[in-house]
Amino acid sequence: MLQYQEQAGPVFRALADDNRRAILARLSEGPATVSELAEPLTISLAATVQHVQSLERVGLLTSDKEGRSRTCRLKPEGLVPIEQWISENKALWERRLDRFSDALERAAAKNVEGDSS
Amino acid sequence: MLQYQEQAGPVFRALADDNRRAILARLSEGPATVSELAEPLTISLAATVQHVQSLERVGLLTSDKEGRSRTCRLKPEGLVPIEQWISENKALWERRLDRFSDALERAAAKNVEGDSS
DNA sequence: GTAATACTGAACGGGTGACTTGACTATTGA
DNA sequence: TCAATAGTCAAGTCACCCGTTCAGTATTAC
Repeated sequence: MLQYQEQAGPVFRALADDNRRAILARLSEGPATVSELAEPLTISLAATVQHVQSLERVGLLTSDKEGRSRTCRLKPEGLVPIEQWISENKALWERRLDRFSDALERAAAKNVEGDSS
Repeated sequence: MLQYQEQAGPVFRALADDNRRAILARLSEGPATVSELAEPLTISLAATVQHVQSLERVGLLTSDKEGRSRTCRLKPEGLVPIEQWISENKALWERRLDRFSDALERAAAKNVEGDSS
């Protein structure tokens, strides 16, 4: 149930690129062909194909050829690895902050060997 | 409220690296010095410093010098940009899937302009 | 003071990722 | 059939990222 997290790295990397996030944003309005995805971007069609392929590799979209064009669709499950990573970590991080600021906590640890003020 | 999303790219990029995620994981157990962060990693101390700096640039941790060592702490707010991006997109993506499969939807769109075969 | 520790900065090298161009295939429309 | 469309593949370029080493600074220990 947690092992999806192992794939978080590649998904984070895929989402780090502006054009790829733009492609996903466009697809959130509905399926689109590669040409339609490329149209608003400032890059070539070939470059767009490469982005589509990399998004497909990490599971963020699927595509299939219909005639001479390829239709792409979002794959929401692709977000699972990073959702898990975030929820897992956020919980841990905030638990730490809840029992006082880390700064105080650390200072306290130092003063243990000393004594109280 | 949503403008944090503009910083999602750099945060995604920061989280794409294994060593940087390892550093954050270590920090989720409590503050640590740069040396302590470097210890379990297979890279040099200098490389670790660079990772710490890049994590600090995107707001995922803070650090301050105490004597000759630098203590690092998590900064949970750093996750906000990508949390927003994810929640925003996940909602859109699934809304699409809810009202029928995208494939059917697309087929329907085609038949509107064309008419029946 | 001297030496060890803990970083910091700069310079450099290898590898990868993003993009281009150009040649090619498959499909579709006239 | 011919031409345009839509995508794919293969190089190749360029920049950036990750890591290194080495020299330098500041702090701490002896």
